[in-house]
Amino acid sequence: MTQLGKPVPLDVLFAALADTTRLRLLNLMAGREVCVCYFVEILRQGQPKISRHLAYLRRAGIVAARREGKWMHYRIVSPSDPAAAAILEATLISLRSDKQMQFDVSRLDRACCAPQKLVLPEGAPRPSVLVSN
Amino acid sequence: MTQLGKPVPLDVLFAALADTTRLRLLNLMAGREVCVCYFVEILRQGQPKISRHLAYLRRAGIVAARREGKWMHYRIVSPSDPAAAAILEATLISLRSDKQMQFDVSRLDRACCAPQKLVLPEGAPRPSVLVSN
DNA sequence: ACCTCACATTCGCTTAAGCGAATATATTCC
DNA sequence: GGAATATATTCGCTTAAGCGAATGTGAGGT
Repeated sequence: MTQLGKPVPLDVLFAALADTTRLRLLNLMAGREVCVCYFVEILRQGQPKISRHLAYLRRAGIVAARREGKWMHYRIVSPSDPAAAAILEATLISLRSDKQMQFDVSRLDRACCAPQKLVLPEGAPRPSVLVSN
Repeated sequence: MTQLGKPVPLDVLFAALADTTRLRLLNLMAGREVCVCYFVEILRQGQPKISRHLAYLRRAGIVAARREGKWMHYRIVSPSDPAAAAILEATLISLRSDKQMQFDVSRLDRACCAPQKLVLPEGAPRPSVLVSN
C-alpha cells in the first residue's frame, strides 16, 4: 500500500540513493526479502538508524514492508516509472562490484545458514528469495 | 585535468544528481557542449547559482570545462566506472521524457538559431554538438 | 492484564546544502 | 595599464539531513 504513490521525481530518487547506509540496505535486499534484525546485525549499526533509513527508502517508493508477527520484512519494489526502474537496476548491478557490498552479502548468506553464530533474536525469519519484484 | 580524479563512489554520484537545477544543467548538456551564458539565460537563475552547481558537477567528475577566451564551455564526461556511466546514461535518457526538460532544450535550440531573441552577450559561442564524450 | 520483544518515531543537537549579495579572478579590448 | 565582460568564489543566512538517546507502538506470550 505504500509502494504505489505518485511517480517519484528523479531528484527524490537520487536523494534516496545518495547515502552509503541506504545503498548497503538496498544491496542486501537485492533479490530477496530481508528482516530488519539482519540489517541491524550485519551493518553493525543502531536499530533506530536502520529503521530511519528504511523509512526513507519507503517514502521514496523504492522498498516495501511486510509485517509477519513481530518481524518486519523489507523488499525492493521496482518504481512504476520505467526510467527510474532502469536507474535502480543499474545501481544494484553496480553495487555488486563493490568490496564492502560483497562482504555484507556474504555475511547475510552466512547468517542464513548458521544464524546461531550471529547475535540474532531466536527464531528470526530467514531472508527469502523473491521471484519477481 | 579535473575529469579524471579517483573513481567517484556511487553515493557521491547520486548526491550530485539529487538536485533539480543540476539535472536541468545535465539535460541541456546531453550530446553537446554549452556555454555558461546559455545556462543562465535558459534556467532564468542567478549566475552565481549556476556556477556553483556546475562546480558541484565538476567535483563529482560528471562534467568537464573548457575555456575559450572569456567563455567557459561545459560538457558531460562519462565516468570511468562503467556502472556509474550506465547510471548517468539511464538518467539522461529518463530526463528526456520530462516536460520541463523538453522545454529547456527547445529554448536552447531556439537560442542557437536566433540568439538575438534572448538576452545573451554579443557574440556568445553557440552550443556545439559533441561526437563522443 | 501485563510483560517482553521487534521495530518505529520523536527529540535535541551538529553538520552540511542551497541561496542571494558581494567580491574576486581571468580574459579581451582600447 | 585600465575598463569591461564572463565566470568563479566567498560570506552570512536559512533549511534540511543524519545521528544517538529516549520514547512510542503493535504483536505474542504468560
